[in-house]
Amino acid sequence: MKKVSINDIAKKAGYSKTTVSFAFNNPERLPEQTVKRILDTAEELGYSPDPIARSMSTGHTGTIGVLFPQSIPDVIRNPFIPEFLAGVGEICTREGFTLMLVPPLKGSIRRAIENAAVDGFITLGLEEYKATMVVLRQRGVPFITVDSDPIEDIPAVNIDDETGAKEAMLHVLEQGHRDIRILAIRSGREGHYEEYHGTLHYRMNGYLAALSEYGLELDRKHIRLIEGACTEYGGAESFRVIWKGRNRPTAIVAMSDIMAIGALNAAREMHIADEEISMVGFDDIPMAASVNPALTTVAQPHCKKGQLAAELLLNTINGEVDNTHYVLPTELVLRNSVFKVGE
Amino acid sequence: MKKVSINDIAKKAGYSKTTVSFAFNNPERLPEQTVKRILDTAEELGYSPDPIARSMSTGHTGTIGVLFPQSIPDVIRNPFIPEFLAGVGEICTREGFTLMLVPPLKGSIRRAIENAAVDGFITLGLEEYKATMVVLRQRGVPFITVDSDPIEDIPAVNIDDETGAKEAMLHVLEQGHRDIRILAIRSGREGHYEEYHGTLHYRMNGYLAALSEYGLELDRKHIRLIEGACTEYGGAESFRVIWKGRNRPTAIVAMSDIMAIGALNAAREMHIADEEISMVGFDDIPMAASVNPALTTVAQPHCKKGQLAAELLLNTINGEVDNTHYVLPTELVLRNSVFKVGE
DNA sequence: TTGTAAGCGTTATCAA
DNA sequence: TTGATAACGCTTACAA
Repeated sequence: MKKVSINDIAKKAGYSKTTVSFAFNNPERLPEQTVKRILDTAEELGYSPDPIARSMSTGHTGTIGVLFPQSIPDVIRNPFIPEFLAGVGEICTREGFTLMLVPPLKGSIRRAIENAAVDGFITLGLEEYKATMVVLRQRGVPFITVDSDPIEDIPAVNIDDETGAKEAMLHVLEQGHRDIRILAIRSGREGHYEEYHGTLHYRMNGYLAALSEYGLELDRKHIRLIEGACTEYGGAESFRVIWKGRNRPTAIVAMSDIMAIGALNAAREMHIADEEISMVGFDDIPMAASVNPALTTVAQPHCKKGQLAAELLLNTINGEVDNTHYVLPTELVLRNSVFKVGE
Repeated sequence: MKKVSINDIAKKAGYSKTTVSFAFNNPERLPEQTVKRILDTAEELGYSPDPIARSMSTGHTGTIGVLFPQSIPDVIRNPFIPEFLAGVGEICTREGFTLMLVPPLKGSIRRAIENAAVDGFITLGLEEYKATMVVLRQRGVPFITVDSDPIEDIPAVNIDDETGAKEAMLHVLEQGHRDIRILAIRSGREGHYEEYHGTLHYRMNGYLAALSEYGLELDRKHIRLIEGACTEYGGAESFRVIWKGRNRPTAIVAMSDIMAIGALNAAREMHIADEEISMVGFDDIPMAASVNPALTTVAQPHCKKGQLAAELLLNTINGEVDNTHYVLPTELVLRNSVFKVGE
């Protein structure tokens, strides 16, 4: 059974394509009679308009794309991504847009961008961002960036990673800790933090700023940096490495909750008492509140970030020009995973 | 700056549209010279092919849609949805498809279906499924159902809700509990469980089957049904209602982990000792393992469900005909939230 | 009130 | 090796 098109209806109902199109899109300018007859035959023939043809004609799709830096499974398993997407989705739903998840296509982010039939993109924590920007510009649809180094003439949404990180570290220092490990998200830089980009860069800066207020710095002995995969397993593994080394720390400051929780689990498995190792995370994922001890961490407004990103993009799509770079605040959430030294 | 099209390139490079198209899609059948010249001018002009026009011509989009029963925020905040989408996304990534999230458009699921430029749909836990099926059929693209009452000639993926629920209830009964509340997901049926559909229906059946093995049934006194919203808050609220009633139960069997956790939190707030109220959930969301006491629950293979769904849909899109109704197994996961009566 | 026809940017068929 | 041209299904000036 071939697809029935607007032509078939026109023929069967005895009108032209134009009239049929009107019956669907501007019924008010047609006599009721006509509309009814057309809608009836459409119903009868089982007609469903073709969204692609419509887009072809109107020049827009009613869809926005979220550009993922990695495969969908890798990204969506980050516990804060759903909350971010909820924010984006809220605005989309409100404005009648649908959402497309756009991971690299056969390994190529360029191909992904070129293939996605969307009215605009939200990019999420891009890595190879310079090359990607070129492709995006070329693609010719509006886009905005989230969680990457902002670009002059492109709207951007970021959080105040630096302040958040600084507060986290300060809190640990205030509790008297002086043997500290910074648990960083593995980058391509293998610990060369001077070369960190975007989020990693800002968080690292925050940690260092706090240390410096106490006259401290990375010293390969008491204060050290260690990188791990941004997963529960990565956190656990890193913890084992840390604990095996000489000069055990009394506190760990992690760049992500999921790593912090992994580390804490590893510690529990090794029968290390809660008080022996203080921990502070980053992100405030839902699980952070429910683990035991509940994780002290830096909260960021994931949902609001998504909302703002979507609103900015839709505005841009609607032709408004506002290249503001927004920076949303973070907040230190005190729970039970940081202990005073010597208690 | 107007969008540059294949025509502009053809003109500038001194070839026809056809040749330009070949240079991109079948470069091997053109002399290197030609290809290079065309690709160069394309680069120079900043050309990016239009995916919509391509779809218009080829008749496919390289995108599949996941049809959500409610708004994106409502659905994606269910902690097992990301895992399901990860499964779907894995197959999509592997096969070079992208994923579109399709919530009701301005409240209308019909509009959503008609507007989505996709090659096929995965429907997720549909409610108004009969009406929706009509629209989907009319839309003319393949689709498969997940978590709804399966339809004869449509591929379907479900889990063995009934067995899972039965095992959950049996476990509670084995531990000696005889005062039990079934915490159900709020339906439109207001407790008339005979009218439950799909997932609710099967889970309820499982619970009742287990009870019946012990010669028990809903009796408005010792064994009762209560409905609540499928959220943490809904679980907490329901618990308060339960606890206020006469004949407090010793165990609660919940249709969802998130409700179970909400209930447990409420209990803790009311200073009720862990042993006073046993709890078993359903779904095995990530949080279930990390709450305290860790939640005994029924695990289902969310990720595999997504994979299977995506594979089935892609097969169908590729013209294979296989209307199998798959039923994936569930598994009772024993943790620490169920206590023996009298201990 | 309704119809004609152009146009959207590709791909694909067929011919040169 | 390349080029005309039709086709995809719809929207929208413009015309009648």
